Amino acid sequence: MADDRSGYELPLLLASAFRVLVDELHEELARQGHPGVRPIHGFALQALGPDGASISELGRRLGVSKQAAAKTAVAIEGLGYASRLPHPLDKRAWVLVRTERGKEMLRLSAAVFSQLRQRWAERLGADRVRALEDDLQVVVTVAGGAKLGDLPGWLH
Amino acid sequence: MADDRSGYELPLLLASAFRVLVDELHEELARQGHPGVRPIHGFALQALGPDGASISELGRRLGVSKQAAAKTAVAIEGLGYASRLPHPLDKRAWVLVRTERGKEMLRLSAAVFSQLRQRWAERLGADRVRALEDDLQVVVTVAGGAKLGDLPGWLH
DNA sequence: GAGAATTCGACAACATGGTTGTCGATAAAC
DNA sequence: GTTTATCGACAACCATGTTGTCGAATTCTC
Repeated sequence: MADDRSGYELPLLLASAFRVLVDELHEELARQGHPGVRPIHGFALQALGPDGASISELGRRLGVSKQAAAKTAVAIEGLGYASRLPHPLDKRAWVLVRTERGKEMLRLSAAVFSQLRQRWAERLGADRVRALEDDLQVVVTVAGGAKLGDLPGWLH
Repeated sequence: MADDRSGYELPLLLASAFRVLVDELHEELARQGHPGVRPIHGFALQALGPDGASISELGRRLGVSKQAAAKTAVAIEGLGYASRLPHPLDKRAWVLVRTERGKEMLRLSAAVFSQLRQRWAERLGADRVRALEDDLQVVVTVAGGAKLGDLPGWLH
């Protein structure tokens, strides 16, 4: 078990572990009153930040075109997680801001992720989880930082 | 740095690390004579196994419809990584098998992944990489095994 | 200030990669 | 042997991204 593994396993393990976390998050969200959320929604909601952002700005933050961002905006508005306000200075633009329900969903997501991390710590040991995070942080940083560019694409 | 992290970081680190590995693999593949390969192609080629498989069987192994599998089959045939032979017993079906070039690409991929893993080991320590793999293996197994179901979907 | 260049977000057209449904041909089950 | 299931192709559709264009509004430059 601790012996040398094929190089193939590492990427599969990383992808599977990611899937596990995201799937468990969304199962729990669905259970707690947020059944329609897709990963991209939470991602976009986080990108809005506490102060909101214009559609174009959201697109830039997510690394997609403003047209794609506009569609995501419609989706999270429809679910009640964000709402569109007239921009106070720029009459062309909107400001997309988190609603109370949106903030609630982010809080819940954070809580669930913490819980899941806690479960990992109980099974693996808190030090091992920290080591895992630190090690991944190192290799990701060395490779030029988090490549979240088209993560949205993966997340549907 | 070793202090407690938010639960949010773990999934982002996993996804980023996966992206890093896959991107570096494909950069190297492109450099070594395989410029057109997409992650899904290697994945499908592996799914074929040494003995090949029918289109429908490939779809089942990849967790997609046979129509989607047929498209992938056309793609990897076009790139010269697989070829379609009449099924020896079933006149309805084809057997899709790896070509020499396909096998060569898989060998190269395995070599590159091993190299990348080696680089991680040099930076983090071989024991840490093994620990990382073992730990991920545990959490993935506990959660019901590798969820590669729609990994193909992510991989374009 | 006035005019030019840019940026906002909507709309249309298209690309890609998946889906389901149908179909003729062939196998397999009864 | 007749019925049922499976093979792979084709068509239609859906979802999610893209680029290009447009009118309106802002910002830059002189």
